[in-house]
Amino acid sequence: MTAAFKVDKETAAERVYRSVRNSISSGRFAIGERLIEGPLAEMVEVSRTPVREALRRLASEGFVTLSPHAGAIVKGWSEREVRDVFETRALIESAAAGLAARHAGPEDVGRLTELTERMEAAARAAPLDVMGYSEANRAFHAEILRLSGNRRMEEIALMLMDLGFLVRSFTQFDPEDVDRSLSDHRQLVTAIDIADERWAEALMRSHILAAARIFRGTEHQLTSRSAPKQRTAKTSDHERDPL
Amino acid sequence: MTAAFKVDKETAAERVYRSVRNSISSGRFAIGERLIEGPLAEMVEVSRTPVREALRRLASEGFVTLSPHAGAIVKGWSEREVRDVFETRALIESAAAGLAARHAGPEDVGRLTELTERMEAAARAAPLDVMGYSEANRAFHAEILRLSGNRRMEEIALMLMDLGFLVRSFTQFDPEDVDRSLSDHRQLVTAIDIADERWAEALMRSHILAAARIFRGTEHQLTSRSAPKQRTAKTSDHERDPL
DNA sequence: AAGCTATTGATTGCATACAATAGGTCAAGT
DNA sequence: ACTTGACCTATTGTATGCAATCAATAGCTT
Repeated sequence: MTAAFKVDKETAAERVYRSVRNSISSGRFAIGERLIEGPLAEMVEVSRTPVREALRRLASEGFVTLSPHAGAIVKGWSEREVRDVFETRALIESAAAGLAARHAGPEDVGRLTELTERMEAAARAAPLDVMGYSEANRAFHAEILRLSGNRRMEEIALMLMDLGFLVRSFTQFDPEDVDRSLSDHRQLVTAIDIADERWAEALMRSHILAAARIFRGTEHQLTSRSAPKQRTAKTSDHERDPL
Repeated sequence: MTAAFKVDKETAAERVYRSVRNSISSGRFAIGERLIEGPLAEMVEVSRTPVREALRRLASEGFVTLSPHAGAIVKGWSEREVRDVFETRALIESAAAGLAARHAGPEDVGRLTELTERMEAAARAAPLDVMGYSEANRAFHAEILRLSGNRRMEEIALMLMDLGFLVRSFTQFDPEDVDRSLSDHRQLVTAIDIADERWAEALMRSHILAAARIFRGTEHQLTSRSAPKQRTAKTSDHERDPL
């Protein structure tokens, strides 16, 4: 009824997934907002079934929380959760950078260089081309993860990068933040090129923790009002400290 | 019709999920086997809908692979994938052990000690009490992850531990493997007790990599016959080397 | 005989109808 | 006024039927 021609090829659930995911990332769905299957379904003009499927997937990837008979609400991020994500990224991606330095060949270094150039181009734009910068940045990190040769690490780190609140962090970048970020990436390429594993590791760790610091500075009204998942935690809710 | 009394409380999809998951872990569903919604549904006596939901979830957790119109097959593990998992565990759990050493209090050390005792008890059984040992071992690692204070790391590492092929590794333990494993755990408790972060880290890393070595020795007819996911990988499929 | 095409069967994807549950509202009693 | 309890509605969970898709196979053409 809706689509006269069927060049679709992609399943309806997939479309709904991407649609809702975008609406969440772009903030069109607010943080504590409840996502009700019925309205969503007619909004995208499919039945509730694929919508349910999409919501389950979004829940498994951490975009919504989903409780048995209550439905889905857009997940917020406490300061602590954000910190956990950045520290986990720092751990995995620094290891990956070290492995990449061990494995990378000239053509790999070429690809990385090209990506840094794309980032520099996006940075030269009058107001920072946030999307362009963000995408090139993601591609750069993804390439290093790929070069690590450990697909499991790659998959996990990509998931952490795609959580959505990261994109917004770039909107908060000062010019000097951009400079530092670009410098980090250039140095990383060098470290990988000369196969200095320890340097690559340390650079990646400090690069990510610096980003965490910037992000942390910005007030993120990300904190959801829904009670954060209860935890047995008899142990002290100890104060956190960096890796 | 099936259940006269409804003390259920848990959704049907959940039951199906657990049921299928167990059948996979216990090997009752063979490695390349196709899981067809219809038969599964009448096997568990529910409709296809919750079965679909369970299969999607199992796919997201890596127990089955799921292609658009083809359905689900229980996933096999190549030698490489197993290696990737163990190395990722080594990375995350060693970091967690270091953090645990920093954070743990006396009561935490008490809990860990208790768990090592449970493992020793299971090890004393005439033929190793595999389930008991395995569960205590999991609880021990889970406790250390919890003590790390990073819930994201905790969640990821738990997921990697629960992939199912790990349980079988214990069935291959020699007496001396058990001894070494027990010794590792005892030393870890000590390292955490005296807050020696570097020692705890190193112990955990070697502990997990040793387990990987044992597992690797056993022929795992885990390799699925279905073609492993294609990968663009222009880069050399470089030989792997440990972290 | 080899290769291509059409058809059929099995299975997944989607839609819709129905059942069960949770949360809120209103009324009655204390 | 405040609590309590039964209903009532909105929403999720499940069942079932139909459409779309893929794979295998048989038949036709060359």
